[in-house]
Amino acid sequence: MTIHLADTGDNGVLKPCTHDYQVNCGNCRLNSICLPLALESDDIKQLDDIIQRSKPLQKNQHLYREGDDFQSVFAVRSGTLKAYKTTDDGREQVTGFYFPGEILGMDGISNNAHASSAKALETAAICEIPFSSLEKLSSLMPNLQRHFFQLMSREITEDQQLITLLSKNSADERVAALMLSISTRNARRKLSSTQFRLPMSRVDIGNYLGLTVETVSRVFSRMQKMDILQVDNKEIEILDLEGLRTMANLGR
Amino acid sequence: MTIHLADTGDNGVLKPCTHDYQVNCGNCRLNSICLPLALESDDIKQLDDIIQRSKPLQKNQHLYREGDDFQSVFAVRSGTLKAYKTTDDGREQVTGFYFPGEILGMDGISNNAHASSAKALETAAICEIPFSSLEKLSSLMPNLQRHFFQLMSREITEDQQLITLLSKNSADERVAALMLSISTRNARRKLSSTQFRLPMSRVDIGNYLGLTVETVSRVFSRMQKMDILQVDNKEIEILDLEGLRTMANLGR
DNA sequence: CCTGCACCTTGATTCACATCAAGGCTAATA
DNA sequence: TATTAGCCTTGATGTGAATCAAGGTGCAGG
Repeated sequence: MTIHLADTGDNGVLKPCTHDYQVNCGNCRLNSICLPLALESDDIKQLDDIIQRSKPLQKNQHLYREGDDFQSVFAVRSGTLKAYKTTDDGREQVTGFYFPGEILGMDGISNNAHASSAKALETAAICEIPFSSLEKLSSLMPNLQRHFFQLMSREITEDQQLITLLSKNSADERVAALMLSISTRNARRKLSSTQFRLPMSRVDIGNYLGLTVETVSRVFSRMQKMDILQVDNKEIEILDLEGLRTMANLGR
Repeated sequence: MTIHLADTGDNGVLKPCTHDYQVNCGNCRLNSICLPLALESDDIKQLDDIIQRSKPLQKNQHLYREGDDFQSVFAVRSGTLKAYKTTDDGREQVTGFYFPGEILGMDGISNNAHASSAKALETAAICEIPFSSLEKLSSLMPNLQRHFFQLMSREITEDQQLITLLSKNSADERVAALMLSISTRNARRKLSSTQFRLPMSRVDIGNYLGLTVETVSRVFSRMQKMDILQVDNKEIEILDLEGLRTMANLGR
């Protein structure tokens, strides 16, 4: 069996790899929250056949870049990625963080080119789903079509949440809302909802929330002082979930 | 032939109407930019069969409200709508304006409930597209499936544009960007790209761009003084398109 | 025609966050 | 162990837009 060398360059190309890491959708522990959700096991097999798995992405490697030809959407199997756009004056707008079980790349469908870049915040394993195959399969499997429509719709509603957050909420509220979001997504994956390590830097958080690093840092300090959060660099412990919710001021 | 009375209440329900206003997708002048785009005339007929047209919406009437059961997506045939969410503390976040030929309601797919409300900014004619029929048709017509995926993807990229705008751009840049967006969308519909009447109030513009009314008003005054725009209440004339682009500072 | 109300404009003041500046911590590398 | 670079924190100052306040304009209804 041929073992390919790791993809050392950062050219956004995932080399196919004969070594399959013993993973398939049927046995993946994320299948209940990922694309296979709502599929029968026969259908999962078919989906599995079109999915390509490859060498893990190393920290800071790109999965794709803004403007790249759109061929596939991607599911995160492990690790975390950030999606971002670069403004013409060189600044960066982070549009999302993607945790295991989440799908990214759907913004490339409309123009057959990726509308944003995606890079790994830590070593990450990725499932690549060629879009043309997914389209064909969706025509045959109403549940899959439905689920993919729902995934795209979810991306829309999440973006709208972020729009509201950026437009209406204070720095405190924004950071609190992000912490709650990460907490909830951890719970979905059966991880602790109160203790976790942030995979992203303060700069990334700021770029996502429309704040400067300094402001993000000050908010964390404030939350620490109020005994809402225990912050040790990237290690976060939520001490007062109710207080955090109040601070986020999002209702719900 | 039965003529139904106008829907006087504002309960978000469109009453079907036997009077069909002589419109179908085949003869609609928007069909090249709307959902039928990329369909053969046979296929357009089938699409047309599932589309329901009804009494026009009057100004301020709702097409749907946040939390309503999701049944359909909607195409605007004439008039303008705004989509918005109400935050728990009662403020309003406008998430989009929809002009003729544009599709709205797709944010309701993910949860089978509308994630935002939509109301008419002026009298508006609407085509209702029941989603379950659209799903079935999409399975049969790959072009339609593809096009609908693209529409949803476009919604995502547009939301991401707005996110970037809110997070990185000044009040001047935001207002300039909106004027350019309206100008471009007018051009798509073969209307003047330099002279138009804004269908939305200053308050709506502010709620969309994350600014207060006062700030929006001041920006318009400033643009007028700089001879970039001629502003007479809601009547806008773009005097210096290049200047407006520079002010928007979006590259492209 | 006048009245009232919704919408828009302009000015004065305030404030939340950006910017500028400096120093500390951590981890990789010599 | 010392050195450096990246990341984070904290403080002092500045500023763009929010807020507060007042008045103007245009249209709908009596």
